[in-house]
Amino acid sequence: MLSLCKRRGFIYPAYEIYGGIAGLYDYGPLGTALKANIADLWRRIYALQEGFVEIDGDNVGPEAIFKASGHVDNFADLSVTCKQCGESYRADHLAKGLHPNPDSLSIEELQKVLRDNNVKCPCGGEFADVEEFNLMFKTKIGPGNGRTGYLRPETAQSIFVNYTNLYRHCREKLPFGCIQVGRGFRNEISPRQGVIRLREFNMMEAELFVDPEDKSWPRYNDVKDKVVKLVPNTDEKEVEMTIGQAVEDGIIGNQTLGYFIWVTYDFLTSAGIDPAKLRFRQHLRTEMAHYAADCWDAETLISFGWTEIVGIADRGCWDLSQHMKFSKADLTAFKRFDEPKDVERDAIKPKFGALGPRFKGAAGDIKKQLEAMDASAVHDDLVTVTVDGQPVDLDSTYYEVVRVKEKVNGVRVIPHVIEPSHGLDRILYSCLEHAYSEKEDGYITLKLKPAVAPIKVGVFPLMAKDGMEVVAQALDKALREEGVATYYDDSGSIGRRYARMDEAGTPWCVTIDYDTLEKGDVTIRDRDTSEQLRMSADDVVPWIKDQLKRKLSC
RNA sequence: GCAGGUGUAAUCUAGCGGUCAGGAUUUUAGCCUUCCAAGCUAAACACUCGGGUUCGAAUCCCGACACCUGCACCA
Repeated sequence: MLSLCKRRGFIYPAYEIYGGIAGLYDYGPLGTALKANIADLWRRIYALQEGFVEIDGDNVGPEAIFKASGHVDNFADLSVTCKQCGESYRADHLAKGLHPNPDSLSIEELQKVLRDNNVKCPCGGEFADVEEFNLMFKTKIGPGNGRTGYLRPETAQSIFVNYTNLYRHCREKLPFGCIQVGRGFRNEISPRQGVIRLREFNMMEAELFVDPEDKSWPRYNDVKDKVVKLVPNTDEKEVEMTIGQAVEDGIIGNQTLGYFIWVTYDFLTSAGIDPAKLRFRQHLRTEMAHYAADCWDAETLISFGWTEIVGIADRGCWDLSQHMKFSKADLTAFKRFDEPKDVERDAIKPKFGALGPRFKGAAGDIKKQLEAMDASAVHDDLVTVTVDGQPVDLDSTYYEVVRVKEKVNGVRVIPHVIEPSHGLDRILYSCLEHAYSEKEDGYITLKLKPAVAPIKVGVFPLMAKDGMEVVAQALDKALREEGVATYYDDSGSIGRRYARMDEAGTPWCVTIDYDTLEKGDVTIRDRDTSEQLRMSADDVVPWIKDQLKRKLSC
């Protein structure tokens, strides 16, 4: 498989002439086209069918956003490995009790603490040196001691930090969605398995911002009878059931998750993933990220076993809350009531006659604080406000409780995020494996779906003489003018040319023969059946275009 | 990162201390050829890298890098 990838120009190991680097691969000419076609198919579904907007964020970002997202802390552990049994331990955990505050120590200090106390592995073996396991690539932004920056480990954060802009762009209504195709970077400790675990990888992520109290989805009814293979975390057994049934039984958390499980199924199978080798596995409670309410992975069966290629997570309000906390920006949505409500409440009204003389300039701020409260904040006649960072208790000389009638038009909520996140490299590789077909005599055909195939049509004159090559070149040009990727070939025997196109995954080959010169018709050969269709040369362009058309499923 | 294995052209491989590193596939040019890797003629392309041992290293030794298999790691 990997030899075909290299031979035919799908995937090359990166920097090969310098010895190569593990976890980095380059896409060759066909691989690049295949990747672009898969991404394009994905956009057709998410942008055209679902109507989501798309952005393109930066790869490098300041430390603050990865502090907020949790990646700085979760991705950077100091650890040691036992030389004897190979077990790894968090170095700061081993230093507990030997130092008052082990997680504040640098690598060298921690090393010294462990050495001085002769800390050994439970198996009795010696530990190797303390190492930093930081899965993010660190860099400096700007010259000199510029700000610390990181290459993003996932693309999602670019969408979250743009939430306010996107919320306005999408006319301040929930639900809305934003997609992004881009790169993520993780300095994996030991990448293996070819393009399955990469240090630099391509992701296609969608972030859907939904009402926390209403996770229904407008077109849910269109998909609720669709059947998918699920592996729920309750008994970890494969079951086939409809989306509707799974949502009703509470196996899938909500309608939106269910809807996008189907959208994912539809996308993956359209891209060429074999439905028989595709399932959706629910994360175990222990496996789930701390913020996730529910999470389903699309897994395909490839030579490395069942492999996660898409994760569909209900991330709750975690991301936006974190960024609100760290950035102080307001990342909420305004939920307008159908009818404005008249609400009566006991409000706290400041008495400026007393506040002003005592607090001077701070009185304005206190007013704001008091207005944000209501009578329930009063305990024993006292209400607590913050002045210059210090809590101050105010008695009723400074305020009065009054009954007010207010018209409330809605409430502000932090939207919940549902995230279908796709590993583009893994999807591409799965498509290649599922398309790969080898006959007993070693004849290889890549049965890529026409939609994603790098080359759509091979154009051949039966022989490069008697004017056949002229007609073929004209047809080739006509196809390219319509945006169809072609490959013109007049070398060697016709069989060799077919074989070449079969290995490249080209779905159709058009051949110009002597009959074409007389009657104007050509043959179109189908890659998978090698059957030939005869049609007028003029019909080729519309026929191919019709074959490539994709209907929206919802 | 640890342990073991492997590294010869674009691909698959022969050679395992001693002529110019051999073959097959592929690719290119030409001839031939009326639809599925046909044939003929020519050509292009390799010992992963760096040290060492030796009169002489693709071959033996050491190190680096990459790949494979386990272990560990994998928001």
